[in-house]
Amino acid sequence: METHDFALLLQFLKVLAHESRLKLLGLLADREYSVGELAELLDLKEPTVSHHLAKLLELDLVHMRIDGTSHRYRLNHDTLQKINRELFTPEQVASIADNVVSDAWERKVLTTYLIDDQLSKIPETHKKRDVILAWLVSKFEVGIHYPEAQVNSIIKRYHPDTATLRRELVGSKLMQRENGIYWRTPPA
Amino acid sequence: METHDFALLLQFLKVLAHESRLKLLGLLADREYSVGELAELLDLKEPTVSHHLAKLLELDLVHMRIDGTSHRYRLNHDTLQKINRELFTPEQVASIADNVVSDAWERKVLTTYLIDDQLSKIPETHKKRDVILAWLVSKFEVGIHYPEAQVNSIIKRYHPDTATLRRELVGSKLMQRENGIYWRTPPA
DNA sequence: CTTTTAATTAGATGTGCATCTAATTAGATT
DNA sequence: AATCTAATTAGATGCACATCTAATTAAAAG
Repeated sequence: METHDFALLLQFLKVLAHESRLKLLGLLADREYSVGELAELLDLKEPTVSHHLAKLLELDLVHMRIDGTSHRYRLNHDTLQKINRELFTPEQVASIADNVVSDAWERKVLTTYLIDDQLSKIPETHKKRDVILAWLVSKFEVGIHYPEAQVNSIIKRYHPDTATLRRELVGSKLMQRENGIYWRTPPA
Repeated sequence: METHDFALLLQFLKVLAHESRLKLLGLLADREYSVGELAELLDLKEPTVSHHLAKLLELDLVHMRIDGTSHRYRLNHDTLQKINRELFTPEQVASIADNVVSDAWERKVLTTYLIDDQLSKIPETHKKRDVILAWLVSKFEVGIHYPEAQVNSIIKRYHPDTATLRRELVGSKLMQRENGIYWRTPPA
């Protein structure tokens, strides 16, 4: 698990913060079980257990092995140990705060410069301009090729200076251009 | 946090497995905040933040200090550290499995001896009998005083041998008796 | 190749809980 | 006392998701 990855941390917590899944974790820590055996032990139907196991599998918390018509699951101890080591370390916790504060700051920039979904003025500072550009690029779809005229027309909905904003979108690498055709850089 | 306390572990996970509360935790780790400040940073209304803070407070994850009309919250680092140390230790995880397995065993005993909500026969072994008695005592309310005749009449709904079962309920300390009046021992 | 066993996927249902607005409490200020 | 500020509590709404039944897939065994 990466530090600074709030979403992943949250996903781990959500997956584990459930009675049935926590019980599954406990059982599978000890030994291998089939879906049917687990359903029996947890007093649940097989589809329900399958559903939970899929979530655990997604995070690599368990491992599955096919044996005939039976699927046998066991805990991935390494992953659990890793979580346990990296969960709620001071760095993790501090990085959460950083994210929240910077999100709030970006929100404030947006409400300052956007009046009624109109860009009132292009910010001077690089940092604020980046926030506005990130907002602007969201008006374009990923995977679509836009001719320059259409780029201008979309930008014009929000601000008259299409030339500057179009150039900035490319300069900030949020969009790319080739032969007068523009497309959005896919988000990492 | 006690080992073997599945419910408490689950409660911690549930409280932390939520975007807003995890963000609160991150912020409060750094310094003190008022409810209004937090609402601003999280882009939530104050009642919502209050609601989340109450849950964190309940688990002693945060501390609150009144300052005029303002309530100032901060993280309780000790509690978080304790969680981090005790969460998902091999012992914790193993104890979950034990609980699940013994729950399943008790369920099996119940379905074996109960046919159509009728006790088919009183188990011989102590362990099984305890399971049945725990089930039977649940037919009585905590805090109510039952005369012997009523105890018998309730037991008779499930099995004819009221004398034995009534004696066993008292012997197992699940119920208490004084002057021919019976009452249920409150659950720990 | 048909049937049986075991699991997963699809789709429907219901419940828990996050969030909001409105009303209330409590302390501070005039 | 009356007003103002900050927070909590009450009550309503809506969404996320756990669970179920039914249908489907896949492998094993007859």
